[in-house]
Amino acid sequence: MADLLSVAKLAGVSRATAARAFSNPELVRALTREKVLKAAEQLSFRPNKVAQQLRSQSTQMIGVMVPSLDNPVFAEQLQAMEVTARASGYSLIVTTSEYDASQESEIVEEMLRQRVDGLVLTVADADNSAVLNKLLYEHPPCLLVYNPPGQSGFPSIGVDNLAAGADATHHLIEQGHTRISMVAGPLLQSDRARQRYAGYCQAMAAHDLIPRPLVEMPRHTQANLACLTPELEGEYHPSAVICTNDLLAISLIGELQRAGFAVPNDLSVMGFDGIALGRHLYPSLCTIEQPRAAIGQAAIHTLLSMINGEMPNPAPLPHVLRSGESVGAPAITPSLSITP
Amino acid sequence: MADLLSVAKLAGVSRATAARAFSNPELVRALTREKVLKAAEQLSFRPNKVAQQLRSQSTQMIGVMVPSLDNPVFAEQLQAMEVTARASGYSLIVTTSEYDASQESEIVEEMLRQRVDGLVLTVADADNSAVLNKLLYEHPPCLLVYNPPGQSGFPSIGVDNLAAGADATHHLIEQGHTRISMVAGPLLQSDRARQRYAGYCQAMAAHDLIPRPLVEMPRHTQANLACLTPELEGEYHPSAVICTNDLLAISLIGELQRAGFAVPNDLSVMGFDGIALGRHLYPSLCTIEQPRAAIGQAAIHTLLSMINGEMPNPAPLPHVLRSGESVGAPAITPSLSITP
DNA sequence: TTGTACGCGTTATCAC
DNA sequence: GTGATAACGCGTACAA
Repeated sequence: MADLLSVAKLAGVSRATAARAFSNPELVRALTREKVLKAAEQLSFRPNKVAQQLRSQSTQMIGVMVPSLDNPVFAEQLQAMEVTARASGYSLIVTTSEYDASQESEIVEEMLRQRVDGLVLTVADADNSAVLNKLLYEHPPCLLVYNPPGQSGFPSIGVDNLAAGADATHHLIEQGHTRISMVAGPLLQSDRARQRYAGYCQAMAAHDLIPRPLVEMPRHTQANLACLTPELEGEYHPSAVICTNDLLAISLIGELQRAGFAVPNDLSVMGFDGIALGRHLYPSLCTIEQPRAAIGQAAIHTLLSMINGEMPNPAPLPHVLRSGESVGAPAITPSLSITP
Repeated sequence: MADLLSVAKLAGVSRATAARAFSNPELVRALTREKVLKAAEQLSFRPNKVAQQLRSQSTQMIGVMVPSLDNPVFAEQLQAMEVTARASGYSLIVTTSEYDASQESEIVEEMLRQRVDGLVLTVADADNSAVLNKLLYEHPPCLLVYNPPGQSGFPSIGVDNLAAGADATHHLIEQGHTRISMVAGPLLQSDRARQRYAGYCQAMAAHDLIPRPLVEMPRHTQANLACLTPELEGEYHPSAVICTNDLLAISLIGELQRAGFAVPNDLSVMGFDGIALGRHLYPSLCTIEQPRAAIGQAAIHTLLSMINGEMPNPAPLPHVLRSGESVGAPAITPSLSITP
């Protein structure tokens, strides 16, 4: 591929002049500039970013690591980040960690070797993360997304998961539910799920209701009805459940319906995240909507400010309760009908 | 960040020796190597990929462009590509085009400036694409995904959309359907949808059934029932519809149910793509499953072979019909009940 | 086995 | 306005 020197030769100028014709066009005489540009065109010259990066010590690249792209939450957030970053002249190197700590480390190491200008990470557990501990010793601009801003020492973009979990619970209580359970994927892997559960417990307690132990599913994004059956058929038999993410909720609704349960009549189901699809299902999914596009945008803007040497302390972004047909009033039970 | 020279100084060797300790460890005496590695450790030296790239004229980076990450099809494929690429030592620069031709051009240009070793693209319309035409004049390794291998001049990874469209139609015909319509997003934007429609037409004709004009929805991934109502209430009133992608099908099912239609009793609905979620809905989605993971893997492997100078001509990957509860036998109509 | 020296393509600092 | 030249960090042919 043609380089600047060949362009300069063809244009009959020095390499410095050719370079200036691109980077500081006003410093070069119009006629000369024309010659250079024409020569570049003829040779189909394309500036070499790698050389620019080496020279300028800045890659204009951002390293992104998400747990998985199979979950629309991350995919939709990534979409927003990509658009925002490109609008600011940055490119994204994208990786997936599968919530695996050793992969997290390798990925970040590789990105640092690539000399990304900054990192946007979603780690499994921010308060207990080998990668983050390592990163604390270096000082690359680094930002967390979705991970609650705990002791990690890094700024974080996302909603207030505790408040959101509480809001979801309040919503169900307002609808008249008193027996509410919570369903999650493999617990230990996600700090968000823990916070949402804490919010649930808090809201239950605030209404003098006793929170139930978390019901854990073996997979993050696929419900297993058998895990919930003991709870449903037990003495507690909840009238509503909250899932820690939408995919879990949607697949749970499917499993319930297939097993002959009516949603929401037999059981109300809430999701969490607010993926786009939820609106279009029947019943539509009642959920806590995270502003994914705003999160993606804020992540890039915040990171860019960090790259510029600032030390932002971003506030949590507002979540919104999206009502939906998957939640209704609880069926009248004998005990309730006795006490009007 | 420490560079090789400072490592070499600390180790008391020349820069060349330090470099060799990393790139060709066997060329350096064990003791010397130890010294270098220890010095590198002390200085927390991290090899500079940018310099390596400039020097080696190879970035080990692949440029990926997909229309959107809001559609799980692309997100799930990207997930597979990322894992496969990283396993081969490659990184992914990921971009989204929104099916916008001018963005497609800018994105590819930027990636070429970045000197990616190859490109994996999914364009709006491969047979009529400004980007692809431009790329024909250059010779970067470039591979299409999902786009049918037409006159574009580039190898393509994906299923045989025509055969798949026909298979979907056959499946419905086997179930006893004779009045089948097809629903798509904005037609002109997607060459895949056109091929699938062609397959539908072919299969209909093969059974002496008259194909219907395509029903177009205003959005790719969100059904608008109003667009289908004329068809449903018209003289043809299909007993089954095929959607050109799963999100369209899923949201259509939701809209139908909300409007009081039973699926599949009043109308059978087939999807296309086979996103993971479809299995877990109720009714589960009957669909043509594209092997997304295999497509992602094959894309990377094929591109790497192209980077190595080969000129592969990848065969279409096999699609699979995934049966599901969203398709059933057609309701008995008067005309049918008369002719046993 | 190790050191010297050059080049990858660019930008920036000097002179002219 | 323009041209020569030195970095940026690394790999490697060649010499020692």
